[in-house]
Formats: sequence, structure tokens, C-alpha cells
Amino acid sequence: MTKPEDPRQIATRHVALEAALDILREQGVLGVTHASISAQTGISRSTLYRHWPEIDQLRNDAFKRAATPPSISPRTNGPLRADLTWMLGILMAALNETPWGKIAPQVIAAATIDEEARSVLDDFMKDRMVSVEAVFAAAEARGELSPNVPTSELVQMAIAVPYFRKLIAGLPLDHDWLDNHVDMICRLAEKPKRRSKN
Amino acid sequence: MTKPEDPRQIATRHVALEAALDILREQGVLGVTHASISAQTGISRSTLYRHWPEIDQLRNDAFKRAATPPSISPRTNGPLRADLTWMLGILMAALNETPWGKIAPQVIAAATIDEEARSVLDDFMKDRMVSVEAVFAAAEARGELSPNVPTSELVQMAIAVPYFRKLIAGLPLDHDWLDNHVDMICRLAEKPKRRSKN
DNA sequence: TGTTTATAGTACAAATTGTACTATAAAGCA
DNA sequence: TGCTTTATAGTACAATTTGTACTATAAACA
Repeated sequence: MTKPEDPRQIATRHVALEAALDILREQGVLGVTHASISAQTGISRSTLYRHWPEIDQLRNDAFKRAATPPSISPRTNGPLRADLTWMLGILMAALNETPWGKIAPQVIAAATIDEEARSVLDDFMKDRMVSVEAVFAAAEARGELSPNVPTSELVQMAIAVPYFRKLIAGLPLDHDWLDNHVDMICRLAEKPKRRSKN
Repeated sequence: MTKPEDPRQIATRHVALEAALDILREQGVLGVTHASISAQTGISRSTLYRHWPEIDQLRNDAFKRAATPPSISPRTNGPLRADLTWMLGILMAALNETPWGKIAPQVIAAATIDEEARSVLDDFMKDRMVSVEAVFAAAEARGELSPNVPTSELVQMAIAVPYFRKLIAGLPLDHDWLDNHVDMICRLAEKPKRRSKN
């Protein structure tokens, strides 16, 4: 075991990173400095330098905290449509209502420059994709899936669109959109049940 | 007409912005300063301050330059699959082989903070989406499209996935992927031609 | 050719960033 | 409990960066 840590250190790190997230949300990476965090938290500048001699480390720690998955509950009861709506509903809420919606772009930008940010983002995204993958895998196991449709493509489509809309295109994510989106994915994924009129 | 501009100003702006793009690619927004651009170009710092008293203006001008569409030729001859492959091939090449692939994330991050960056990105994306929309519209006019599939959703899927893969998930964009992707979109969009075996 | 104007260069002020050191108080431990 | 260790706050200061003012030079323009 590593020796238990001084609670004071734990506290300052927690408070500092929380402040870093705030600043990241409001001003982006340009706003994150030892000085700005000191000003916002009351933690002395020297203490912050002690914990993070390099500002990059601080930023990356903040990224890590922002990208810590609140552990998505993987509903795979079926049917596919219900599970997908559930999962993507959570993903949508995360983008709309948590700091991640504002911080993700910062991490994405950093990932093109910084190896560590890249791996933080990769880990996060991998985790999300695995969750959604599980939904499709379960559907496949239940025999709901159309053959010859690569699930990895489905997963990417399912996730890519909300990220694209929210972060890139500046379009809203709401329940109308979600229903529509799930509809599209299902249309693509589901074995066509006996032909209706259409 | 506005008075014709001094060629010296045009030259410095061009050189400075080109350098800004380089730096943006390699170091992100954090690297873009009057000093760094001066160092890279030989343009004196004072001249740079003269052109862009605020560094934000310079960054936004660089964003604008990076987001200037090389005017996508909108092939809409049909069939849908060919047109889509063409258009998304261009989009893929832009992400893989032009500075945009590295700079887009910077613009996206800036867009969450800065109104002007937001509108640069919006304009750019709107333009791209309109181009792809035209492809689907033409296919619809030719009667190739399945009814009840909203083309706006198709457009988003078509574009979202490559952006997601490249910028967010860190996955490659190659021709195998492209074929696959176009396949998925077509499966969703095209009127099912007479039922084959499957 | 003479005038205008953009640039380079310089000096310097202001602000930011980084380092060193001390005193204090909280934590850990016998 | 009392003693030691250690994290923090505070301060001072050095180094670097950022921003401003002014001058001389050279290119553009009429």
C-alpha cells in the first residue's frame, strides 16, 4: 500500500481542481493559471506550485477529473430501442447538464497537442463506446439485430451525432432529437420485422 | 468601394496568419502570441500589435483563414453512393491532409468561449452541411431516397462520424472506413431496391 | 519628386510567472 | 499529551512576458 495521504493535500487538490474546472468551463485553457486558481480558491500560489510545478500537469489533472465517467449503468434488458434511448439519454444529459459539455472541447483540443490529454480522452471515449457496444451486443444475443451490420459502426454513429451536434455544429440535444436519432439507429440495426405496408 | 490597401499590410497579415496557423497546429492557442509569431516570421512585434492590438483578434482571424472552405465542388450527378463517396472523400482528405484537421479542435474549443469563434465554426459547418444536403436532395429528386427519412439526420450522420473519429475518438479515416460508412448511410437512405436474398 | 504611411527597432513600463525562504498551524506519532 | 514532521500562507524578489511610446527607415503612392 502507498502511505495514506495528508488530508490537507487531498483537500487542496480537490478544491484546486474543482476551481480549475470552473475556469476551464468559463475561460478555457487560457484562463487556467496558478494565479487564477489561487485567486478563486484562496489557496496560496506557492502551494499550488508545490502541487503542480507545471501548469500542464494541473490542466491534465483537471481534464482527468472532468472525464471521470460517472459509471454509466449499462441497461441491456432490451428491447434495443429502449436500451439505446436510456444510454443515449444519459450521454445527452452529460453533455447538456454537466461540466463535461463545456470541458470536452478543451480536452479535445488539448488532445491534438498533448499525449497525456490524448490518452485521457481516449480512455473516456473507449469507456463510452464499450457501454454502447454492450447494448448492441445484448440486442444481437436476443436476435434483434440485422445481420451484416457492423456494430462498431453503429456505436460510432450513435455517439458521434450527439457529440457533433452539441460540440461542433452548435445544435441542441433534446428529447425530440433523441427519439429521432434512436429511430435512425434502430432502422439501421434492427432485423426488419415482417414487412408492414410502408 | 473601400480604398485599395497597402500591399505591405496585405503581405504582413498574410505571413502572420500563415505563421499563426502553423503555431496553432503545433502548440494550440497557448502558443499563439505576438512574440511567437514575430519570432517565426521576422515581422516586428510592434507591427503585429499594430495589426492586432488584441491577441484574440489575431487568433480569430487565423481561425477564419483555417475555416475558409476550399469551395467543395458539389457533385450531384448520382447515384447517391457515388456522390456521397466523392463528397465525404473530400471531407476526409480535408481532415487528414490539411491544417484543418489539427486546427478544427482549437476552433471548436474556442467556440465554447468566444462568440466570434462560434460563428466562424457555425458558418463553416453550415456550409459543409449544405453541400452534403444537396447530395441527398438530388438523390431525392431522382427518386432514390426512401420516404420518411429526414435528410437533415442523414447529413448529420454523414458528417458527424468522420469528425468524431478523427477529432474525438482518435480513430483513422481511410478508404476502407469510407466505403463502410457510405454503405451505412446508403442503407439508411436508399429506397430498398427489390428484395435480394439476405 | 515629395508626401504619406507601414515597418523595424529601441527603450521602457506593467503584468505575469517562477523561485526561495520563513513563520505558522495542522497532522502524525510515540 | 507533547514532540516531530510536513503542508500551507505569506513575503520578497528574480525572470520572463506582455503592452506602450517613440524614432528612423524604407516602401508605396500621387
